[in-house]
Amino acid sequence: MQRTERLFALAEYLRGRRTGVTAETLAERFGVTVRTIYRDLDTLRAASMPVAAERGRGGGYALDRSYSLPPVNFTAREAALLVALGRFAIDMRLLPFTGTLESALDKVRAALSTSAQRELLDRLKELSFLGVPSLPSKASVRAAIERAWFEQQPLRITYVDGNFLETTREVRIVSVVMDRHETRLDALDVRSGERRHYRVDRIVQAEVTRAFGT
Amino acid sequence: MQRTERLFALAEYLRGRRTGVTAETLAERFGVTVRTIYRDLDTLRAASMPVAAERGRGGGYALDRSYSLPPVNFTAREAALLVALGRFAIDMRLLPFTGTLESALDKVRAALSTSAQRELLDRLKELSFLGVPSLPSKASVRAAIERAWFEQQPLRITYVDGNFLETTREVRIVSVVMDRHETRLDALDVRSGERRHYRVDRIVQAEVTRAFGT
DNA sequence: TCACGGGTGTCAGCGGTATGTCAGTTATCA
DNA sequence: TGATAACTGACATACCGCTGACACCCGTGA
Repeated sequence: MQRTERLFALAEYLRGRRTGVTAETLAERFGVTVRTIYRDLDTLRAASMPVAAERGRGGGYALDRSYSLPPVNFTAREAALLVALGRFAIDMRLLPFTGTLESALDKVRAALSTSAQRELLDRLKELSFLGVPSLPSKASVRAAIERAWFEQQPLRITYVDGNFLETTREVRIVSVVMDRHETRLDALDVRSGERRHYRVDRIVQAEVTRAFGT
Repeated sequence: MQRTERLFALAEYLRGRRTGVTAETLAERFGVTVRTIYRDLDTLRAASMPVAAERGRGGGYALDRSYSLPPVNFTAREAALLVALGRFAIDMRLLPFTGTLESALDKVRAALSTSAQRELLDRLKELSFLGVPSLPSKASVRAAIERAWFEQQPLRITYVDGNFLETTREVRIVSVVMDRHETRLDALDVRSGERRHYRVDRIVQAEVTRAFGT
């Protein structure tokens, strides 16, 4: 497909540049009109590619440097399989990090948009996963854990133990353990140094301390 | 016969190409009109050959396997999560389609490893999944199932039932059911029309019949 | 000889996708 | 303020898969 090729080349081209490029330049470079370039850039943005635009004199397009993973191009099957697996993981609460996973799946799904591939997404419904879902936990708690884990920041949690005693403590996550029925934090208590497991479903509140990046 | 000869040549031609071909091009290539090409492609599809079509400008025909999508641009976190999830699915034998999944993960991992956030790959080891793996099955069987499922082709399986009786039959896969400990094929026996489940770990041999696509 | 059916060509039309054209609007900077 | 450049919407056009209808050719068998 001619267009897909150009999209990929466009992504590569933007990625390889440090300075901004005008749509005019891109149009000449790829042999299409400016309007098409705008549409292409819209498509890339729809696929969550971080293209930034500067208006006015000296402006142009550039990729946001902080998200500089090279683009991945899947085959339709690979993409479809990832969507199926991800959906399963979310349904079964396999991963506590549903937010990030969901956004990743959205991107993959967006790439699978043309007519021939919609049928493939339908066929995925024939892939059934069975199994016992893990215990539910609060979305806000999961989001905080996700951030703390990725950014390696301490976390303040309010925890209810087996005797229904509610305590608040600050911990550092050592690892996240996903078992069949529950997800646990293997964590170090900042104050006492004690290391133990905390069941995520028993954490009633969590917030990242030292909130740097929003 | 002239027609069947062309049919096989057509299949061969499509297989050898990576980019799409328009019916117009195929018509010139084989010295027939476009209408005949459409009829031929219908015939190939009826024989379960995975020919995919893209409409509109820049469209054309291609085989399913060589289908490429618009680029997907993950953040490092998303990529890391997908890799972790995929590795888990493979380890736990969650999906029988390890071939396709593995190649998808390779692409994600490759994108991640060229980025500044490569260390995320190491940190993934702190994400532990626990659980009882499902019963093992032969890689060759899984590969055949994967192909049969994606291409919707019949499958000839040699199956060992609960009484250690070995039978060979041809089935059409209706759906694939992934349960906790086992993966089953929900399939229709081509000859008898009987519908039942087959445990993948009990299939000792499997091959795709009507092998157009290899 | 004639009827029949499979394979093919011709044509018209439908629907979907990508691109171009054009006329604007908005934001930024010298 | 004027130049620059990102954006938007509307419309036209070319491209392309897909379907149905009909006519034609040709081999086969009654």
